[in-house]
Amino acid sequence: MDEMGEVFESVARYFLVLSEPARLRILHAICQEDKPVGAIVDETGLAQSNVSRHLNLMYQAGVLRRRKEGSQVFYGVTDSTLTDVCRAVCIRVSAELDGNKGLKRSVQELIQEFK
Amino acid sequence: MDEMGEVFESVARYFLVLSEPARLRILHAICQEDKPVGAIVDETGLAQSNVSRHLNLMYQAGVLRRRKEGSQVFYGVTDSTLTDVCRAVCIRVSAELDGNKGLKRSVQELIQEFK
DNA sequence: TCGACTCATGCGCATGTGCGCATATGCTGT
DNA sequence: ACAGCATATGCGCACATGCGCATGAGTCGA
Repeated sequence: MDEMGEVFESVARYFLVLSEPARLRILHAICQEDKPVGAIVDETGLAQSNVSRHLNLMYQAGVLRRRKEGSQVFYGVTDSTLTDVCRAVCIRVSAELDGNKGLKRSVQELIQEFK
Repeated sequence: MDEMGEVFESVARYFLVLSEPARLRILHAICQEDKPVGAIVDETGLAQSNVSRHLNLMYQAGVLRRRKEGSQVFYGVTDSTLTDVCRAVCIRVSAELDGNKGLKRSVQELIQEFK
């Protein structure tokens, strides 16, 4: 019966990947097309060391693919469930935050991008 | 442009709610019908103080409703997005964990229950 | 009013994790 | 071989969070 405990832990670990703003930024940057680390650093404004660590964490979690090309490493999203739930939660959050229309529109863009 | 930073933080906070096994246990216990704290404690096997804290956290996050009835307090899930993403991730995780058939079946049950 | 039950909360501890910083590793062209 | 760029990693710190334990606060019945 309490093999289900392990299931809960696996699911929790999955959500843990998505529970950091920095990782969401990164995912948003690469959910459309694979990109090398440097490009992700530029787009997100995060420090290179952190981007590298977050990417590795997500790769280990099995939601990213990694492809070496010369001296650079491209990362991309493999897990469609991931973008699905991101989109769903973005919609949910946008419903909560509509008092600010400008912000709401940016969320709408975000929703379209997460696919 | 970087009002989007706040959006990422909101989404991250949402996922943070789902990133703890204890909270997933609790959600699983009440996703079908509202229950008082005591019943949740019994079902989950968690300490009463922790259950109370987790419930309050989720209530503050806006995904649970609370209803006082005499000396007990009933909690229930209001957010359909929440159960949706839980189901989605359960399915995703079950695909990862199929080598153990017994465990996989328990996940299947879990998927049906999360709605 | 008093005791029993239900739930919430304050406190201290242990642990996990993100970050900045420096440095290591690896590839490329000269 | 060496310099230079791209990425990864070790280290230490600051901070957040879950838990156990004890206690507080609210409700109900005797």
